[in-house]
Amino acid sequence: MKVTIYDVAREANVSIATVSKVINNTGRIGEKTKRKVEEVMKRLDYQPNMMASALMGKQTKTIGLLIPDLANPFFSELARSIEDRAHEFGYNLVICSTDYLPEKENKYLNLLKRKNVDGFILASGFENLEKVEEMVKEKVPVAIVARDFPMFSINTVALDDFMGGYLAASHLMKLGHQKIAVIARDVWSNRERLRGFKQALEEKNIEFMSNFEYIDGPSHVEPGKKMALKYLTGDDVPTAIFACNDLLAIGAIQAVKELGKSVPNDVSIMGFDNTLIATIVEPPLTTIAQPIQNMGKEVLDLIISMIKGEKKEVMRLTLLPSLVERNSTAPLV
Amino acid sequence: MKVTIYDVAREANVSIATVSKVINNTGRIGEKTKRKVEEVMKRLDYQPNMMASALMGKQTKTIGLLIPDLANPFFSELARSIEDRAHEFGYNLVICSTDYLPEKENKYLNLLKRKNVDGFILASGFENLEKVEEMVKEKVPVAIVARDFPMFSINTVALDDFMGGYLAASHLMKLGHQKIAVIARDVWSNRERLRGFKQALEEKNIEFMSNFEYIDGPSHVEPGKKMALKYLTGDDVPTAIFACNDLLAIGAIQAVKELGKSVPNDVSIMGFDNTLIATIVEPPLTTIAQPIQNMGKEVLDLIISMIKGEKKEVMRLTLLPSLVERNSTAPLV
DNA sequence: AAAAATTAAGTAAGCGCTTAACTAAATTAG
DNA sequence: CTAATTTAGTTAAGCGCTTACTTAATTTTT
Repeated sequence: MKVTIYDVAREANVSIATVSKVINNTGRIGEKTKRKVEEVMKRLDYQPNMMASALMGKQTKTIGLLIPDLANPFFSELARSIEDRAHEFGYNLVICSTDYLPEKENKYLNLLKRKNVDGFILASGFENLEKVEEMVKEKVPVAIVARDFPMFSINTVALDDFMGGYLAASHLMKLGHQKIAVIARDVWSNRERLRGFKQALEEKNIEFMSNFEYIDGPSHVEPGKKMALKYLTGDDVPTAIFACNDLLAIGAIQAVKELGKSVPNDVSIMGFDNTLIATIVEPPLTTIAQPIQNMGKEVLDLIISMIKGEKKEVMRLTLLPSLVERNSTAPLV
Repeated sequence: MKVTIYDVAREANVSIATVSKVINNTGRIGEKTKRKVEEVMKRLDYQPNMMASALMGKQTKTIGLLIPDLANPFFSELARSIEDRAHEFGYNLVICSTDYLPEKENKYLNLLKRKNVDGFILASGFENLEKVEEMVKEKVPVAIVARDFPMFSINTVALDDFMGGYLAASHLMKLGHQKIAVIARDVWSNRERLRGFKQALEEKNIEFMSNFEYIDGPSHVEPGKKMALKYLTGDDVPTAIFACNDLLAIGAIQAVKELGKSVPNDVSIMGFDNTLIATIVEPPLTTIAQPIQNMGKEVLDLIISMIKGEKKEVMRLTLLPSLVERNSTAPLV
């Protein structure tokens, strides 16, 4: 049978109020009764029901995490780092994969609100901000990670995606490449990376390839391969490809190989994220690294301080990407 | 402000009982009032508080999922497949990484019980079954996935790990290998795979390498590499290595490369799981595939039927692994 | 047309907890 | 030694819901 606060109170010959006080360490209780109650709690293996205390306005110690896809290594690594930090604070994560679908985003947001999660960490697309804005207005703790909403005042731990794209282009140009194709999905982060990429090109007066188009479908290996194949068999063949995430880059590598060419000798390939798979693929992928661990930690700390009501002013923490050179890029011969 | 059932009731000129009835579609309500209430709920954007109804014995529509490590591709892919199926039933997942640590396992179990999750899916080690047995006794819905407890009557969706190991050994032996090292971690699934592996060897009268030892630390690339290095530089050098998961296998591949040798020409490598990374590594990894999607779906369906109280008898569903031949294995020359 | 049966809605208790307000006992002050 | 203060613990209301029970209104039966 489930043991409640009443059972403990009866067994310890005190009122439930007293028990509640020793649980929460609030109010005044004598040393003796406190010890007595604690003994009984231990003996009965009493576990306070968090639903009940949540109903009374206490926290649920649960945070909702919305990401595009848990099976994507970047997001599973990010989720893990958030989880680890959350665990230190006694928090659990409800993780929801949205596939960048607005319906799923809103559905999950509603569902988690009903479940009284203490706060939300959003790493999904949210092209439609309506619901999120509303939540912010309602003072629901919401933090954004790995995404950025300029012009929207909301606590954010972002990556400088623009700089990431800029870095990628710069590296490739330094190697002598002039015809660089980009593989990207039409989501915020990728658009920013593309923007940074173009900026770098422009500064060197290099033309951006005119046959660019966004992939449709998920940022996975297959779509990356398909798009790379398209570029490589088109009439304006690139000498390098910048893919906006590692998965896409790996697809591109596969495409090059399938055409009987070599990476990086015939085509240089760059990725983005620096997930585990970047180190595994052959050749090891030159990529733009995101400080995943740090992002996870920072955003969790941020949401916790919001939940505690400490954080008054809104802040945007922008972390910087860095170039990780491996063997998938080489000077243009 | 938060809108409650009272607000709806007032606005619709009915009692909260009536509102509750239309929410849950229980009891008798006239068409007209029903429509009226629904209109008001929509208008006020009323979201029933699940804490409150959970307190009254209703479900929380939340399932606890305990896995060793969310950053491990096998488990993140499994988690995603469970999540997808859960979503169809309106359920959310609280995902906890245990790192195979009994303290974490028990801590999470307790925490999630306090949060009134409707059921548990366990994919962690649980070498210490005490807590789990207790929960089963208390009729808490618990299902096991990707793990097996023979001699323990509990609903399970398992993989035939023994067969997996057997398959791996058989394949390698068919290629002519006789000296096959095994890289494994001292956890249930790996022990079973090892057992199956040895069984296959025995049937062909081939001796198991005497210098075997379990890795310590996580089943990750580095430990795999380290152990492979140890085997390959020892005095009884294997011609093939069977690693009990893809990550370890990739470490082994890196070790071989580091020694200036070639996979599969000098050393054949096999993995286990058939995660995304098996397709990405060079050479593509011959591995034993787990039907991840299917496992996820099946275990979710299982726990749902337990939650609904439909499932009376305990069942163990054992899914079968299969060999996926790629290029990391070759005949012994 | 009155009694019986059916339908529609309301009343109120209670889920397990927190907390403000209160009482009683113990301590200190004057 | 009484009054003021502090300390320890209790009472009871209420968080937002569900549900068994009840009442009132309507329909059906004879």
